[in-house]
Amino acid sequence: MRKPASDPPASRATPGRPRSEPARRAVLRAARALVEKGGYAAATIDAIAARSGVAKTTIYRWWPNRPRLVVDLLVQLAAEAAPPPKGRDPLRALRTELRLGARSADTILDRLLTSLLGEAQRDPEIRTALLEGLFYPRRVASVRAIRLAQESGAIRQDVPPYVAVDLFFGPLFYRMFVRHEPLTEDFMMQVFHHVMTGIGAVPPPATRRKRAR
Amino acid sequence: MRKPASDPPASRATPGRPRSEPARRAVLRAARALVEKGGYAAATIDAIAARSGVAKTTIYRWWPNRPRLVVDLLVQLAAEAAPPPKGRDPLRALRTELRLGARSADTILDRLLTSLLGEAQRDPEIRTALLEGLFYPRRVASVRAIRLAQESGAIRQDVPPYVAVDLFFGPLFYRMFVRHEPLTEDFMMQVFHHVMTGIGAVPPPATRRKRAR
DNA sequence: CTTGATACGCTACTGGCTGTAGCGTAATGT
DNA sequence: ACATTACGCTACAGCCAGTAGCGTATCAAG
Repeated sequence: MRKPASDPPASRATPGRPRSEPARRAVLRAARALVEKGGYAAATIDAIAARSGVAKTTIYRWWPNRPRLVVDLLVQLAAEAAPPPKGRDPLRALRTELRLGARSADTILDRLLTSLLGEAQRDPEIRTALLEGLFYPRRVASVRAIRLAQESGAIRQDVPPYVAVDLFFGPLFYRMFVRHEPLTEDFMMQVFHHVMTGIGAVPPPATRRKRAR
Repeated sequence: MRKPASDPPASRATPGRPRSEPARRAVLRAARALVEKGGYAAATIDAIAARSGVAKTTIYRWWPNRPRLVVDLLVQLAAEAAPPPKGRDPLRALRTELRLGARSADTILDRLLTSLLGEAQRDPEIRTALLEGLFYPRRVASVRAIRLAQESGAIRQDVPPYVAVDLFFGPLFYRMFVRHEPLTEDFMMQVFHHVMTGIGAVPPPATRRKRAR
């Protein structure tokens, strides 16, 4: 284990045979295909090795264990499914992120995430990998959006940004993990509306939103 | 497998040796001790058998597989840690349930729940067992509380009760599962407050009827 | 072009776990 | 006594994670 698998063209002063970046990519590609078919349980190291043509031992040279590999895969999938929203309007960015989150419900993505959260109970390193690779970056962006909205007066100043973020995203992840009710875009729009009523600027005199049902 | 392990004093017209209820309890007791020490991963069937003195084969006569056993344990633990709140004031009941939820953060309880949600991705029966044994009953109670609050005018009528429940509990479970930020009672009280502002009766300064108390 | 260092692929293996088979024994009703 | 079912025990098959050991490949430096 040299680096946690992140920089393709980097260190050059290393002696010996260089590491095969194609092999690493082949592994992730194989893992992805397996996960799409049979979920986390199907992405066995043996199966990945067989499908990718990369030897098991080589896989373990890149990742310390199976869950860590899948975390990398998940981060990659998440970046594709819901890239960090752009735009100058922070509330609009939040809304679209919530919408995209709902759209990835019932996907390999949320199944995988839930499986990995389970693994994280066993191995703290999995948890920190998930937090640092997935949750923290997005939360930082969301907090920034909240702060902007507070400066513009759209959200009240007395709400801690991190609390606000959890108000928005809590219902999303709750339904994503437990799947007790369908996680639809419509639901997330209702959440957005009610949370905004709760923490938004003082009175809500017909906020140009159609009624929630 | 006769019954899913639920009714101690029932069927009497069964021939043959009766099932040993003490054995079943010993299994759950041993599983509990193991889980408290090493989490879900430590509650191996072999370990449970060794500790309880009950044979593996007997354990599998009571439960179809390991996760199902642990679900039963979890339901039992949850009933102890956070019994269904009593009281005539529905909002107060909701508040205390949120508070109790926060109190069981960083416990075997939430660790176990998260692990089982992970297993549920692999086996749909685990998921339904969790939903029916844990989530649905509590959600039904919460929805009833919401409805009462709506009838008394404390919560607006146009908010679907199931959405309201997820607004309250989403942030709780989000922090419980992901553990990205500490899940404190203070946090949950903030959540309660802001959600109530969002879906509660129109604020006092507004024109709506405001009854004297 | 040799040497040292490292990555890769292969085979084989250990260790742990789930869940089951087969058998003898215990407890109940008829 | 007899049928019926549960229990405990031992053993086992099957699956999987992760590792060891070895030969081969690929780089930099001398």
